[in-house]
Amino acid sequence: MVLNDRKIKILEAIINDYVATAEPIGSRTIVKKYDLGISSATVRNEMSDLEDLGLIIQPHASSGRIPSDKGYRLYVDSLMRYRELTDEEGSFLRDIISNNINQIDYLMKETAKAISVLTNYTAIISEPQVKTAKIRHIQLVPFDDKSIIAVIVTDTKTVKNIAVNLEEATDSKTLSDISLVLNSQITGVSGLDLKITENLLNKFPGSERIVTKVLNALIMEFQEDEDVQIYTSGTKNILAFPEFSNIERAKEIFQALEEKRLLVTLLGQTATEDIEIVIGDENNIEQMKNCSIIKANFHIGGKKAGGIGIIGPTRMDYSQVASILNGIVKRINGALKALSGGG
Amino acid sequence: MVLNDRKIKILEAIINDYVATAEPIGSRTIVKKYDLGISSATVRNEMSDLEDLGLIIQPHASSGRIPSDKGYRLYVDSLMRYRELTDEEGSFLRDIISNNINQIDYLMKETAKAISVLTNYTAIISEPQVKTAKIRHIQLVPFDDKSIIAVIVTDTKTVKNIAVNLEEATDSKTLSDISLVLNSQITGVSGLDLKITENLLNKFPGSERIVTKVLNALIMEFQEDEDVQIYTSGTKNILAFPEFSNIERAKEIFQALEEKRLLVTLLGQTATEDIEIVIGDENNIEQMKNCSIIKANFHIGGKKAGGIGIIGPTRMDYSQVASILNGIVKRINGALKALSGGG
DNA sequence: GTTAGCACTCTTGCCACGTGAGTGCTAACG
DNA sequence: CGTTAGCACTCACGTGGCAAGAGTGCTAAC
Repeated sequence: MVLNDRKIKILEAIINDYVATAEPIGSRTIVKKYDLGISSATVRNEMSDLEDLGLIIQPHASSGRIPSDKGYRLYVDSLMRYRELTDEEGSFLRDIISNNINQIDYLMKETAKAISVLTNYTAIISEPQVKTAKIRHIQLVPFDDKSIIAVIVTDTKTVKNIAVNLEEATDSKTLSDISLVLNSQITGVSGLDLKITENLLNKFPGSERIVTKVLNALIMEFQEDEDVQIYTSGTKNILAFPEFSNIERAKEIFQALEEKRLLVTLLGQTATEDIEIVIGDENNIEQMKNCSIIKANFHIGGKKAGGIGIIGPTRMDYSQVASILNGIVKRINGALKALSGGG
Repeated sequence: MVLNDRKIKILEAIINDYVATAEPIGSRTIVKKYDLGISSATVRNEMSDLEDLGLIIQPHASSGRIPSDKGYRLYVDSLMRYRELTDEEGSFLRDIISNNINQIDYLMKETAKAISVLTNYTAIISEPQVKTAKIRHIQLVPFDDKSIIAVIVTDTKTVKNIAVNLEEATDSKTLSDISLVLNSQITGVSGLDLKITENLLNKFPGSERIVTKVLNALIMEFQEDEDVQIYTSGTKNILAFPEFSNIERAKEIFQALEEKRLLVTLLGQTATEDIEIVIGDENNIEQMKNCSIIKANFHIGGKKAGGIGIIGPTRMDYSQVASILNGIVKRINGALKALSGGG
C-alpha cells in the first residue's frame, strides 16, 4: 500500500487537529474542517489504510483516530516545517542572551525560563559539567574572620564560589599573595587532576596550612560535583494538559521530573548541535512513555557546554517547539562563538 | 455555653481525625475510635454545641463535622504541644547546617529542601535582602579577556558574583590593585549608598574607566535587587493532598506559588523569632484561603536575615510542622549566634 | 475509485434508586 | 438534669439502565 499524497494530507490533518484539541478525530470532522474535496467515506477508507500502516490509532473501537508515535515520527521527519522566530520572540531572546552571555550557568537557567514561557511546556537543562572543566583563575576572598571564599573561574565560563573554613584569622594581603602563586600553579589544571604535593606546598612558605585547606575544599567540590546539574523550569505547565488532568498521572510526571537520573537519561549523551526529537516510547522511561522531548546542545570552543530539552505530552506542537528551540540554539551558539572568537 | 473539658476532647478528636483522614467525622466514629465513656448521642449534643461556638462546621446537612478556621486557631493557641525533634531529624539538620552555615543563601535553600522533605509540605523562603546589606569586601577577578567578575561579600554573609564587561583587556595585577583601593573606599558602605564621585575616581589614576564600569554594575545590581528573593521547595507535595486533587484547584495553587508578590505578602513583614501560624482565611489572599502557613525568621547580629514558611492545606499537621520548624529555627539561630559571637 | 446508506459499537451524560453514614429530636431512664 | 436509645430524615455516592451522539465498517450503487 502506497502512502500517497492524499493519505499524507489526512495524516497531517489528524495530527494538527489532535495537537490542538486532544480529542480523537473522525472522518466527518476532517471533511468538514479541511477542504480535501472527498467524502467522509473515502476518508474512512484512507484512515483504515493509515491505521494498517501503523501511523494512526483507534483508542477504542468506533472512536476517531489519533496519531501513533510512528505517525508523529513521520510528521517530524518529513512533513514538519521550521518557522523563523517572530520579532517579539527574537528580541525577547536577544535581551536574555546579552544579559547573561558572560555566565553560562545563568544563561542556561534564564534560557530554560524563557523557553517555558514561550512554549508553555516544561524545559530542562543540564549545566556544564564542572568536573571536566579546567581552572582558568582562582582568587581567595576574605569572608569573615576565620573563613574565606575561593572564587574559581573555569574555561567553560562558569564561576564557582567555594567557602573554606580556615579556623584561623588571615588578612587580605596574605590571601592575595597566596592567590597570586596559586594561579601560577593550578591555572589550566582540570578540577579532577588537582593534587596536593610537597612540591606545590613548598611554593607557599608559611601558608601551607591555609593552602592545604583551600585545595582540599576544591578537590572535594570537584569530586562531589560528580553528577550533571539539572535545572527544571515551567513544571506547572504540565497541569494544563488534559493528558495529565488525572492527578495520579500528574503526580507521576512531577515525580519523574524530580529524578535527576531520569532527566539525565532523557537529555541523553549526544553532543550534536542539531535538534533531536524523541517521541513517546522512544525514550525508554516507563513514566514518560507518553511524553516527547525536543532537545539540543550548546557548545563553547567545540566542547559541549550543556544540553537543553523541552518536555511535553507526545501530543505536543512539534513544529512550534522545534522552531523556537532551533532559533534559541542558533542564537546562543552564535553568541558564544562570537565571544570566544573575539576574545 | 461553657467549653468544658469534654468538648475540648471532642474537638481535639475531630481535629486529629480530620488531619489524618481528610474526611468529615461523625459522632459514632468518635465514640468508636476514642474511648470517651459516653454515647454517640451525647457526642452529638456536644458537637451541636461546638458548632454553635463556631469551632466546627458541617460541610453539608447530615454529614460529619470538620474543624473550622476558628477551631484550628483554638487548637493551635491552646491545645497543641510542641515535641522535640527526633535524633534522626536532629542529625539530618545538623549536617545541613554545618555544611552551609558559611553562606546564608545556600543555608536557606538547603533548609527549605530539608523542610519539604521532613514535613511533606511546601516550603518557601525569603532570602536576605542584599539591598540593605553593607559591603564587607570586594574583589575583582579576571573572567575572560575583556570581562571580569566582581565578587562582593556582604555583612549578611552572602556572596554575589557580578559580571562586568570591560570591553578592554586588563591583567590580574591591575585588578588586584584596583580591588585593594576599592576595598579601602567602599567597605562598610550600603549597596544603596554607592555613588561614583570625582573624589573617589581620583583614587584610581589610570583605571577610572574600569572602576566606573565596575561601580555602575554594582549600583545596577543593588538597585535591581529591589524585591525580596523568594525560593520554593516541594511544590509537588501539593498534589498529594485530597483538597487539591481537583486539577483546577491544584493549578490555582501552583499559580499562586509562582507569584512572588503573593508569597511576600504571605511570609509577611514581621521579624520575630517565634513561630507564627496563619490559618486559612487569616491570610488575605483569595487563592490561598484554604491554606495555612507556619512561619519564622532567621537573624544575624540582631538583623532579620530571611524568613521561612511552610504552606499546606488548612487541614495540616500543625503540631508536627510547628515542632519541626521550631527545632530548625532554634538550631540555625543558635549556630548563627555562635558564629557571630565567636568571630 | 468514490460515495451514499445503514447497521453496529462505544462513550457520555442523565436519571432513578438503593445504601450507608450521619444528624436532630423526642421520650425514657437513673 | 444530664445521658441515652430509638427513630425519622437528609444527603452523598455508587450502580444500572437508557437515550443520544459520534464514529466506524461494510455493501451496493454510481
